[in-house]
Amino acid sequence: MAVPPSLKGLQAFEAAARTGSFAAAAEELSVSAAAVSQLIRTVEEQMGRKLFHRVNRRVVLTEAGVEMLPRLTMAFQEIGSVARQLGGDTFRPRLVVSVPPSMAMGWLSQRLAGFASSHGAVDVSLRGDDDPVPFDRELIDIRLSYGPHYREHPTEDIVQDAVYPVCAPGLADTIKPEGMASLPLIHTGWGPTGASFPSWHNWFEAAGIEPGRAAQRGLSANSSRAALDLAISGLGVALAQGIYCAEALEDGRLVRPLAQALELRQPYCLTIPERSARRDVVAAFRQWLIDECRRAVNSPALR
Amino acid sequence: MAVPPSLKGLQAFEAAARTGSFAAAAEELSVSAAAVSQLIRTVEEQMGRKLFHRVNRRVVLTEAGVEMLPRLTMAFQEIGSVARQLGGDTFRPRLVVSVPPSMAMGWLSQRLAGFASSHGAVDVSLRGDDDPVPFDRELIDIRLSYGPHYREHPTEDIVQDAVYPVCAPGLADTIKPEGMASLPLIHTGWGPTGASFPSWHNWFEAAGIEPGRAAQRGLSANSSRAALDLAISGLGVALAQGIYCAEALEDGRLVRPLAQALELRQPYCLTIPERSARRDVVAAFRQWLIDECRRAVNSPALR
DNA sequence: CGAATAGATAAGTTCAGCTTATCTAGATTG
DNA sequence: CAATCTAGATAAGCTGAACTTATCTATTCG
Repeated sequence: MAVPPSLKGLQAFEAAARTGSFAAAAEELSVSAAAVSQLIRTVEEQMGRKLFHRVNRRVVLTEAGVEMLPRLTMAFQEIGSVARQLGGDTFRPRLVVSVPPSMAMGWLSQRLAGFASSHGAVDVSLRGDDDPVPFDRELIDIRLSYGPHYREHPTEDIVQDAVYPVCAPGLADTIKPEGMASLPLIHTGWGPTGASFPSWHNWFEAAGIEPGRAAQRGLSANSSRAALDLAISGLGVALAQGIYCAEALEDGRLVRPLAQALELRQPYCLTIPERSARRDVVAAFRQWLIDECRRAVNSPALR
Repeated sequence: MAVPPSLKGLQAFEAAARTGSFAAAAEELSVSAAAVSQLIRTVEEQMGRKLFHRVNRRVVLTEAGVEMLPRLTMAFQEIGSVARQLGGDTFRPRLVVSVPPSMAMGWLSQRLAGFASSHGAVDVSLRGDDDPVPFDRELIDIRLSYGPHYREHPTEDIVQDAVYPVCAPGLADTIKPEGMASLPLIHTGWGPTGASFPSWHNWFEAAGIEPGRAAQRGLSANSSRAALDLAISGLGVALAQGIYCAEALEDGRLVRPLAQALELRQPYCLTIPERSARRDVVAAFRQWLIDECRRAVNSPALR
């Protein structure tokens, strides 16, 4: 590339390639067809490479052209979207929040209304993702995960949680400490990330109870959230993270039949890439999220 | 936005915001500082919104400015990357291939050399992702998954696979059909997607054998790949997909102690978004991948 | 307190990008 | 099959967005 191509030239190429016609591109860009033709010719000269085959009165993308089209389309769409947001008379900041799927489903989505009402005028996009999330390819502003991944971005420990046996109040009456073995246990199949989350087996070990066959038997759920729902429905005893079950314990939908808890091996961590760190919305959300997490984990119901 | 902002103006803003100084941006864009100052002023007028606070002889981003910066940086980086690729004297197409993690680790990465050598000059980026992959946010050219997700993109069934009990040759000698219950089974914990993959329990059912407690016991692995490695090491009998174990069966590292197979409920599927479909590299890779998959699944060793 | 620096502004220049007009050649149609 | 239409290429010239230089201001810094 002797000289970098002009942005307008690339834009004209993108429009022409996408619509399949110089005339349509000219219409879209509000210029004459001749202008599009010249811009594209100039880009081709600058790049030293044809982007269209001129076949009679049609144009067909060359291989190089067809390769570049999707990437340019995405880039110009993004720029257009930025311009539209910036030009709107009411400017709403956007915030992309990524959390583990089980947290996106229940816990956080319920609380999000609270943030929205106290910090109005923010478009929050909540994503449930497993680690690792692609900070380099996507503009994620803030990521909550279990354990510190992402050494390359500023990461802070938020709070240390534990898991607690929980069940519906009705079921609790029938339990004696030694009687665990006779109760239906709810097993949680943690996602790919959660290899180090404790299982019932670990809990029995910590409690000093011989699990026998009980630690194997029972229902199982493929997410923390689903396990909690099963427990609330009275189908068994789940081993739930404090952050998830605190609310249900407070309002009595769940009780703790046994006091023995088991610390998680890792704290919850918050990662904010440098590029997002100085945004006001991000700072506000960070503080709000930390407070919410600590409040839930330090709930009196978990003491 | 009375009038859409000029691309050059946005580019000047991006450079100035990123570098933190108009002078540095001017340097980067090879223009005078005055030019940058004017371009940015024009954008601000067009948008009806300040992007920088002018504080003495410094500039500081406004909230609107800081919000927009990362998105513009990404977009212009992408455009720059396209221009560089286009301007290089040797043009190498790029291909982004997404497959389930277990396939990215072993099976496909081994074979990829074969594609590279027969279709030279292609930059293949191989990603291991769980479904769903974000076609709308990232430029994925081709996705191989188990079962049809992605109704919104053209998807084709490739081949119907099955799972087979496999183990190391040495271990096989000790097995009798009824003796399964006495052998160490290797359980595979499929990822979040794989809820419908068959388990040993399903296999026993299909084989008409009473599993007893055997279907519960044994080692477990959290990916097909890991389970296969355990089986090759002689640590037990794994239930492996044909596509993964065909090669090891052919060269004798594994054997099938029992003939009973179990069809998967879904075929492997290939999804190619419309934007990528007409690219030559994508078409070539599609055909190659289909052939490789069918060849593996229809291996004589699996009959 | 100079000297240096970063940005704003004014005035003038230039060339990228635009228009209009004309040309070509396949497609369409009566 | 000629007449017409359409999509793009090209030429010539115009215009204004983008640029430069020069000057001004305010601040920082040695």
